[in-house]
Amino acid sequence: MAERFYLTTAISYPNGRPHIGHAYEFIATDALARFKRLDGYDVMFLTGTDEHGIKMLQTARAQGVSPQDFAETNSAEFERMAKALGGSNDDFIRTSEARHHAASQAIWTRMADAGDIYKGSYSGWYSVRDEAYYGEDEITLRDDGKRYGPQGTPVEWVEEESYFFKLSAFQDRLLALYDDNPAFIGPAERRNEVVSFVKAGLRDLSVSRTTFNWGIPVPGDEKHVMYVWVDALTNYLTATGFPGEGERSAFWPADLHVIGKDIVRFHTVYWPAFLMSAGLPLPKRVFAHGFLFNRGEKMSKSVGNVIDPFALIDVYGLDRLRYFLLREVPFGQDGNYSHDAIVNRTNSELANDIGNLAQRSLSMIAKHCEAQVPTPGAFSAADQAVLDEAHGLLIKAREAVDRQELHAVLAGIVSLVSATNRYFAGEEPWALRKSDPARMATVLYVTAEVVRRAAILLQPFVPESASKLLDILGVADDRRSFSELAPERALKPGNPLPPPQPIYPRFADKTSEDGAA
RNA sequence: GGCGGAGUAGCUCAGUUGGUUAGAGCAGCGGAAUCAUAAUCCGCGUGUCGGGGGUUCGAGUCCCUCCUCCGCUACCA
Repeated sequence: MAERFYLTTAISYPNGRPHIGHAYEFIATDALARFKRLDGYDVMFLTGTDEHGIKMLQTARAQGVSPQDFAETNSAEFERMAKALGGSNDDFIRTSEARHHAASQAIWTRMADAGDIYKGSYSGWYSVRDEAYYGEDEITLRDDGKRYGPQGTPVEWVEEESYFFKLSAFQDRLLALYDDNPAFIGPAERRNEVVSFVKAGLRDLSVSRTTFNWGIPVPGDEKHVMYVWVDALTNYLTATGFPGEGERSAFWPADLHVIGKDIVRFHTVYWPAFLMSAGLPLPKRVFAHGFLFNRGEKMSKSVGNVIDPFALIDVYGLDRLRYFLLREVPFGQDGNYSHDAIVNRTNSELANDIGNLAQRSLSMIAKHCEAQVPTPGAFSAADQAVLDEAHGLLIKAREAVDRQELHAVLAGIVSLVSATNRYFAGEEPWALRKSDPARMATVLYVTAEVVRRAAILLQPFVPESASKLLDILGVADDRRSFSELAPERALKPGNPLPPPQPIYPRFADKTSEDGAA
């Protein structure tokens, strides 16, 4: 029975349209999920939307619709984005769903039964926009007679009864967790920040509100709704069927939560504390990615805003976009994107390196080897070297994926393809065609076999085009998992091959010739 | 303010425990080749390795100091 692997994105707050940040996190997590599936794991990949809270309520009101309808409409956009991005998620959770209410109330009850929730009161200057309370000294009174918080957002005096979670009681257990499980937080820089935050001491956490009702009622005290993090974080549990027992129960604890670096604290401090209190197993790892910045360059002539993920797919195509995001930015660090960077990266590596290597070898095979996989002779040292490099890639890729270093996997593939282009040019099969046809067949065989292995490894990142690449290599649908990377599963001489066709065309930039203002 | 990280070729970055003429990719220049998607291959860098000081036979790599940038966090008026 296959080992299980459960991974999640953070759930998105749908009070606006999805943007490139949402797309980035989703694409990366999707690539990880696909990699694990191809590597033989029984994978569950979850994404969704976090629909409660006062901001949703206020935005809905401003638009004159009910929060339910507003959430429905906007969540649908996120789900549409997931599909447009080629998402392989096994579920799409919405926190307004009944199953999630049940799960949230169940974990709340467990935390309350454990004695970690108590009633108190909360008062102070509250900024709706920041979703935060500020101290008296952080507030400034401006000429307009209104008070503003340190972020320059308006604040109002709020005083309410609230339930608190005894976060302060978990300091030692959390520090022990980080200590015993160095891989719990990645990348390492984030881990250090969390540890120093927890070491500085923890305050109890306000976990309910009475000032609005767009949320999940607190069990036994329904004038309260759960506030933000108990509700939001619990989604990961909900999707496994919690609190019931079902087919998916065994997926908990999650193997990996992929999140943005802005919500590290909630996932690595609050969340494990909640779970400890509720007596539930903890996720294995939380990985925080960085942010993407637009260098302010014009993305296209029609400008519009190509930062809309749907528009980016329109302009560049899905796989080009996926490839760029996963290859250009070391996952975990901040990065930049621009039209030039996307075109440059994908033309250079997808079109010139990978696409062209496939085309130059397969078109020779089509013309000179009767459109079937050529029969190789004994391998020379040069043949063996590229084959070995291809073979060694899977192990390196696995190690990189376990650290979420997706860019490193792609760098390895590109490096292999580069070496193979050098090999191809050095062997000169076009010259061998007359001088030594048998040797030509060997060189073409080796090259096609390297392309096959590269294509199999490319699948998680560029699923659609990698699949086409495997099509023109005559690789059957059921021969595309990572177990097929073993040397004994190599291309079979004599196998018929379809006519080759370019898989990765260069991106033709129309911007300049249109000469827009 | 405290803690942490970073400042290396035009751009993005690698540089193990200090040791031969500091590297890669991209961009640029020159050449070869012509199987291929004007793609490929080969060659080409006098870079104050942020500034200054120090340790050492020898420092991008260690110590001190200063400057700049970033992250986390605290606080002040």
